[in-house]
Amino acid sequence: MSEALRPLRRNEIRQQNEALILQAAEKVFAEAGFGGATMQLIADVAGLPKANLHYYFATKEELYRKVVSNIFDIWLHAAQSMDNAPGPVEGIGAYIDAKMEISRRHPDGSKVWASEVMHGAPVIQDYLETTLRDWTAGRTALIKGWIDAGLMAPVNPDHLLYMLWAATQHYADFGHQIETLNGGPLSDAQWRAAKDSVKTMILRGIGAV
Amino acid sequence: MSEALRPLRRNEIRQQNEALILQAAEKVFAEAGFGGATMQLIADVAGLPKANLHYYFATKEELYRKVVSNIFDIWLHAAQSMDNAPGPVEGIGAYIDAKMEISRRHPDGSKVWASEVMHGAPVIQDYLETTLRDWTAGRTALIKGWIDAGLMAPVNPDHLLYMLWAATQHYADFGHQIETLNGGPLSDAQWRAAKDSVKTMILRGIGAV
DNA sequence: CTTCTGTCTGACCATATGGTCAGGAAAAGA
DNA sequence: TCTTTTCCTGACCATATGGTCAGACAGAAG
Repeated sequence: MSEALRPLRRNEIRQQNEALILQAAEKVFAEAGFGGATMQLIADVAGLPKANLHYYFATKEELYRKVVSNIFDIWLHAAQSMDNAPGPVEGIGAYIDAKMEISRRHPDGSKVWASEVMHGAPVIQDYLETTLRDWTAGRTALIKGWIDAGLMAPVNPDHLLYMLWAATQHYADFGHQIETLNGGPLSDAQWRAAKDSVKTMILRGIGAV
Repeated sequence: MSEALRPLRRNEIRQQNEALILQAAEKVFAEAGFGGATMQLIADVAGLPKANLHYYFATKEELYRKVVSNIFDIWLHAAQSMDNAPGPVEGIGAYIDAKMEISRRHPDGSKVWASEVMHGAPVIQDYLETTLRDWTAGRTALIKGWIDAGLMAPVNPDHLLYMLWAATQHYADFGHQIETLNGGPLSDAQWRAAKDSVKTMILRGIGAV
């Protein structure tokens, strides 16, 4: 008890409150969109006074920017699973696994990302034009190499990437629709089945050996 | 000239203005989300005074409801292309064609739909539980029939439907991201390539003969 | 022409929202 | 202990938003 009430160090306080706010913000932004989200609601979810939010994040847009940025980092990190793979079965298989896991563990983040892109990416346009573009170029080259090596069918690499993103993120972005049709949240077994289905269909779809 | 200025009949006026408002609303809702859209902006896009919007649609939510409902109708109509097909190659091929065409012609509608579902479907939950659920049940039965007839591999029908929705709607919902990576809007040829890629990968992915 | 009904809109209102700020509390440093 | 720095927050403000309404306007009906 006395331990729990121990006064926090300065940097602990800052770190803890920022994390609390970012977590609440991700949830609220995912549920209501940028325009529909209110600082008051984020404050309520975080359990802090609204003015305290503005102490850590000057504006709503700055807070939103940080939320989107965090998601982008997770997203890019998972993308590395595709590298250093001997072929498409391992590389794309691992990528699908990683992306499906993100859809399951960070559905709110995926929704915020989707919302941002759908609304014309007003905040992260520069990321799209630099980091994402570069990453995409590298991956299409990788896929082309696999095709030339006869490890998979000659599919268009760009459209393959789009399909990977679409199929995996769908389980987060449209999770509510899926849960409604399923009559409830997906069980562990159902998540495995989802992952297997996506992997099987896509790997067979690209003729990976 | 005199023809253009001919006074409009009552029902013509109503029909024309409602269409004008719905068109503007779809665009604004797609770009800003429900919360971010303002009646004033919709009015400006429609070229009408704000008060006139409230004459035809009592509340913002009623207008939004009508927009989403319209999209749902288009969506369901295209779904019929799957029926009366001798097998998955024709049925699913036609369905992909139809959905890709909707993504190209009605990207705003698709975005509004996606936004609505992502935010927990507050307006169309009943549609999900009735119409969509029934339609899905019918289509999974159809797919199972094709599997039993040996026309395609034994994939999970639900996850196949999710993949179809995800892959096709991605070109509308994430159109901005695709255009950024592509360095501009997709050309006619690129749209054909997209359609072909999706169709080829999925049909091969489900082992359709 | 007169009446009636549907169309239109500028002006207005209550409320909610993002953001500010002065001043208090508390930890860190000297 | 005293000073400084950081943290915290109730109260406040300017603005924007959804929605209302009285009254003008114009086809339709007789």
